[in-house]
Formats: sequence, structure tokens, C-alpha cells
Amino acid sequence: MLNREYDQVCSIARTLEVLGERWTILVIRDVFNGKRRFDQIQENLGVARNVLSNRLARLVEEGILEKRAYQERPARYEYFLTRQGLDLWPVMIGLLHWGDRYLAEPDGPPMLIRHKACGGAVDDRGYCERCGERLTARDAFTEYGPGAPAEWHAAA
Amino acid sequence: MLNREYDQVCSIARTLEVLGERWTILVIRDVFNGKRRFDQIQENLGVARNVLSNRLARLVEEGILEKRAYQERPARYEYFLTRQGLDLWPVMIGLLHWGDRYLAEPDGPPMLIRHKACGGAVDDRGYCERCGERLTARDAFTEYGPGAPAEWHAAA
DNA sequence: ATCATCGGTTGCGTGACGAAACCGATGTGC
DNA sequence: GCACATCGGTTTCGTCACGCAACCGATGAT
Repeated sequence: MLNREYDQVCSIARTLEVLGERWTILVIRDVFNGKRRFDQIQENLGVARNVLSNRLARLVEEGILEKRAYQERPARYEYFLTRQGLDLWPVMIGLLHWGDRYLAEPDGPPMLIRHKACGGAVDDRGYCERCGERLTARDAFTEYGPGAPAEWHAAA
Repeated sequence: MLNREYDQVCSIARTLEVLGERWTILVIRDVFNGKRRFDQIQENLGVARNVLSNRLARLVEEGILEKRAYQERPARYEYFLTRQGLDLWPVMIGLLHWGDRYLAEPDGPPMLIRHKACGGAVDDRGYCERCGERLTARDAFTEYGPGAPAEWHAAA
């Protein structure tokens, strides 16, 4: 993106200066889904390695991801969401629900978000449809939906 | 964006194939804020005219905006959000609130979203903080916040 | 007759991105 | 002792999306 800045006094514009580059939000989605390692994310997204490297560095710099060594010799890293990153959950839920509603398969959504405590589906505002609780990232889990491709189930 | 597609079975990825190009979300923000004409949006964003033209055409094609002539001879157009476009409101609210929390001025947010009916502030899930009602785009209005630059007030 | 407004389109240059090769540190098989 | 695999990148190079400025057609204003 030529000049990723927008130079606008607007919180949406400023958020997009951080999240708006190609791949960035999908990297965050992958980390939300428990993919924490470089090769894992790279293979899942099919993003160019230099671009992924760039995006991860930027997200760490912006305080959205945190890089932790899970072993030394050789040094190997995992990326975790910080508090600030976890707070992007409502945005991710919003994007997911809009896509489910307007762009999904005839079969239905490929992924579903559910409330850990009661198993209810999460609505487009991040509330549990069953018990009505207002949820955060920590309160929910992801599972395959009716539109999930068969290969996903096949892969152990 | 080289190849705006991501080729992923994921509603977030599919949503981003529509919204993820540079400027697209800011164009939608402007229309939410009542800017409906080409030159108005172009001047406000500082986006290149060919790019704006491209984005508007795509958004119409995707069913997010609707192009209406407000006069003929010479033909002049305005862009409106469709139902599908208005349903992006929770996403916009999410982006705005995250930016307010993590990237805003020391003074506070430049823009505030309020509930038309009771004047309460809108929270990060699109609920009214005063009366607790679950809101949609139609229920809310925008006003300057404490972080709004002085010029905004000056401009009639 | 000239200028302004609106909603674009055209032409050209550059830098973000894509693809693939490479790299360093370590472990594994034989 | 040497090849090969794994992980987390970096380097190199080509191309296409974007930025910028000029232009355009229809009309109204001075």
C-alpha cells in the first residue's frame, strides 16, 4: 500500500492505518484461531513470507501481538494476542457475521463462534444468543459450521 | 492491491475481499456521515480520483452502495447505503471504538456516536450506554467529540 | 466568450506486494 | 561425517495497484 497513512483525524482511519494493509486482519484472525507460528500462518494464508514477516513485526510494534520464544537453541517463536489485540474481537465478529449474511455458501457459514459457558451461538454484536451474556474473546470458541469443506473434517 | 482475493473459505476473508482495499472503508464511513457526492468524498479523503471512481463502482456492484441521480442535464449522482451497507454499522462502530481506545488524541475521541432517541453514547457493541437499547445505523447520529480539531467547529 | 462545477477518464511513474531462492542454527538418519 | 529436514526468517527481482495531474463533456453563471 502506497503510504499506508490516511492523515485523517478519525479513529476509524487511524485504526485502518494499523490494520488496513493486505493480510493484516487475516493474520490476526489466524492468531485468534490458535495459529501462533510463522510457518503455520504462512501455510494457512498462502501469504508471501516477506510480507508475513513485515506484518508480524508491525503488529508486535503496535502492541497487538506479542512475540514469545517457546524454545531457545534454535530460537523459535510464537505470537500471542495482547489485551489490545484481544479487544479487536468485536471487529472480527462484525466482519465474520456480515460475511456470513451476505457472502457465505448456500450451505451456511464455514465457521461458528460459540459461548464457552453455555454453547450458545454468538451474534453480530458479540452477545450470546442463548444466555444473552455480553462476551469477550476469552468467552468464546470456534468450531466448524455447516459450510465447512469436507477436507477440514478429514484433516485430524 | 495485487489480486484482491484471498481464496479462503472464511467469512472474514470474503468480507475483506470486498472491503479490504485501501480507501474502501473510509468511503463507506463518509457515506455513513452524510457525504454522498463524488467531489465531496474526494476532497474529504484526498484519495486519487480514479481510485475513488473504482471504489464507488465496486461498492455499487457489491450492493453496498446505491447510485441515484439527483438531477439530470447534467447528470449528477449521489451514493446511498443499501440495507446491506447499513448492516456494516457494527463493524464501523467496532473500528471506531478500538481507535478511540488505543490511538486517539490525549483530548479524547474526535467523533462521538449517540443514540437519537435518548442522546446516550453508543458503546463498542452498538448498544446505547444510557438506555441499554440495541441500536442500528438508523438509530444513531454523529457529533464532534472533545478531540475534534478547532477548524471543524469553525467551518460552518 | 470565459470561467466554474460536477463526475468522472486517461496517461504515466513508483513502490507495495508476489514468488522463489537463499540463509543460519539445530536436530535426525545412516 | 555428511545429507536432509525444520523453523523463522531475509534477499532479489518483476509487476501491478495506487498516487498525481491533466483532460473531458455537459451545463450554468458572469
